[in-house]
Amino acid sequence: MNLSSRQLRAFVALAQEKHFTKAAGRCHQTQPAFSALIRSLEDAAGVRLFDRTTRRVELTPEGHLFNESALRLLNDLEAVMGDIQDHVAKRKGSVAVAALPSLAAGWLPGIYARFHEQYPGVELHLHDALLVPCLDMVRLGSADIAVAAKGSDMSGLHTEPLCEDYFHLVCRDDHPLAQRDAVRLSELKGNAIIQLGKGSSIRQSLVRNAAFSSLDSFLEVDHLATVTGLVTAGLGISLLPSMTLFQFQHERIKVIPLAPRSRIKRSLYLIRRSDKSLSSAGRAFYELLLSQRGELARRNDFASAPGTIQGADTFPTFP
Amino acid sequence: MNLSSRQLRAFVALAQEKHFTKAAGRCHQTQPAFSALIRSLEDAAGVRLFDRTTRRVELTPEGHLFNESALRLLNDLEAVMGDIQDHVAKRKGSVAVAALPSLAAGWLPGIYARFHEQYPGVELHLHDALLVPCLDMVRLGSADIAVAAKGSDMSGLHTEPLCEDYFHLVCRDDHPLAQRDAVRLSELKGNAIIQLGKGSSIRQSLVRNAAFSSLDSFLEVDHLATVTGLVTAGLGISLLPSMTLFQFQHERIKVIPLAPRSRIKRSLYLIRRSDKSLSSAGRAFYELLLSQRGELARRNDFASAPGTIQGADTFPTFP
DNA sequence: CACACTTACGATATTCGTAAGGATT
DNA sequence: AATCCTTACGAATATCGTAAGTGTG
Repeated sequence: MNLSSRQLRAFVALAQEKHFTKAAGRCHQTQPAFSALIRSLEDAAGVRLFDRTTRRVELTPEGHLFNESALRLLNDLEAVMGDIQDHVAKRKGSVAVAALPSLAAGWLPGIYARFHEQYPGVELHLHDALLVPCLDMVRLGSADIAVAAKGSDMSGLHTEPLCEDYFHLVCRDDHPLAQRDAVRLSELKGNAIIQLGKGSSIRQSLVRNAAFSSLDSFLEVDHLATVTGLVTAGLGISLLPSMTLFQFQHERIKVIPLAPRSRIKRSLYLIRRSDKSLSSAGRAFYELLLSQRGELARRNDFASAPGTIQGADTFPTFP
Repeated sequence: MNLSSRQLRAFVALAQEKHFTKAAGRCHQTQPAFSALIRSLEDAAGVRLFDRTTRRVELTPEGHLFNESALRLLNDLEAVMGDIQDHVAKRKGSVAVAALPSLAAGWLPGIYARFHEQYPGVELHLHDALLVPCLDMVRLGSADIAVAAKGSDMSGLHTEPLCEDYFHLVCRDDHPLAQRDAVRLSELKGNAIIQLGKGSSIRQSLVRNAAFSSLDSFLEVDHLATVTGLVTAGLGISLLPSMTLFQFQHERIKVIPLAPRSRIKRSLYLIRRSDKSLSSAGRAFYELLLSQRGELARRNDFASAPGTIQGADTFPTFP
């Protein structure tokens, strides 16, 4: 047994209009086609639903019975379809992103603001987490997208290159190298290096670099804000990728790019599950992130020039 | 936008099986036809509802959303259709009959018992009322069928002859005519006639008869049971149609048919609204009543022979 | 290479709209 | 005579099943 929503709509129209020709018009059909539609519904039900006396159309007892439910069924159906369409049109939905702390604090808020402005109905979730938790969240489904580096195990995940994040020297203005335009890694020998914890993707990018491993590190902290404090206090220097530099806009702190030969970078990716497609809102967010790739590269260049570092405050903020 | 229940069923099947070929089999279709059905649903929704990776079928986020409602929608729809079919099959429903008091007490209970045995799910209502209220109830819709005589205004009502109800003399065993096989109306002259009230169809059938109007009536009562008492007390005689005679099975009361030349009858009809069709259960009841026409005629004959009057107790009674 | 979904395509069913028919007021 | 629903029928559309195509493990 089959039954179409058009039959339901035809029934409801006729039950209200009590007039085949008018109801047919409301359904954008000719009257005979409409008549056949009603008959097909009656055949499916196994009873006449309307008494037609050429001059008057009335519901039969079974028609009344059906009428009590038909409108509800139709509204239910249209509510469900409408809900889907709302999600497709991104008037509803939710996107959860897991991002490395540096990105969550620096770059993403602006993206969020832009996305929220365009799709105010979409709920947004932002989890800042270290690399491994980021990947785990995507794998478990508690995040749709991760913005992070690559981990050791990328199985089941789809990665798409986002940008390269170049490391810079961060030191106090009275440091011997503070006035340089660029420094080589070898020049840092003997300096106390302030490092991030082992879970950090920044730390992991650094240890993969042979030249760096020859340097001394004596301090290990968990958060970038702590690095700011330590450097300002003159306890040491640090090497940090450009995406973090917006946090170091302190008058006594200098940021100096590494010389081309000494360049260290970490590669950042958009990461999602390879076996699960994104929701409409998720896909939109993903593509918004991708569309920012070019701008991100420019942003990194600017970061190299002292005084023109762009931070979160250059983007509109959440209300 | 159109959407069929078959699409819903296909979706639900695929969401559960997660396998096109199996789900197609469950829907009694070939796999390509099933595939097209799913695609048509996705086109209607405007999104992919399933991720098909050749080796695994999974719901997309929008598919999950739809899945939460699809089963409910389908069950709702099938419940409504099932309800209709229950009514068509007379597993559910209700019939309200308005009948003259004599019929409501005498003949109908047996019909009700038979109907209830065959269709135990159908609710039955029986209103005993005088002629005019009977017709009014049908007109107003509070009764589906009336079993009654014709009233003065039959507009909007459809009538179908049911039976002729012949009048008999009812008197006490010591009445001069008590031992006769038949009596003529003229022989009743001078007797005190016990009458029913003006609203009664029995009274109305009598007053239309010229021969009767020449007789004296001095007592008017509302209920047949009262007539029994009055006749037994020797206060008078009465003329009553055969359908009422089951109430006069008293050892001192004699029932005597009128002679052919003096025959008075009232015609009884099945009455329903002419502009409104009956429900399935109502139609079944109506036809059960009609099918009893022949038996009713026989019943009237028996009633004429003293000692073989059939009353309600010859039919099965309600549990 | 075997399994599983998609595409291609001819055949069948449905549905549509126009035109004619029948019934009621 | 006018209105309104039904029937008739050829045309357009949709759906189906078979068979070939594609892609993945």
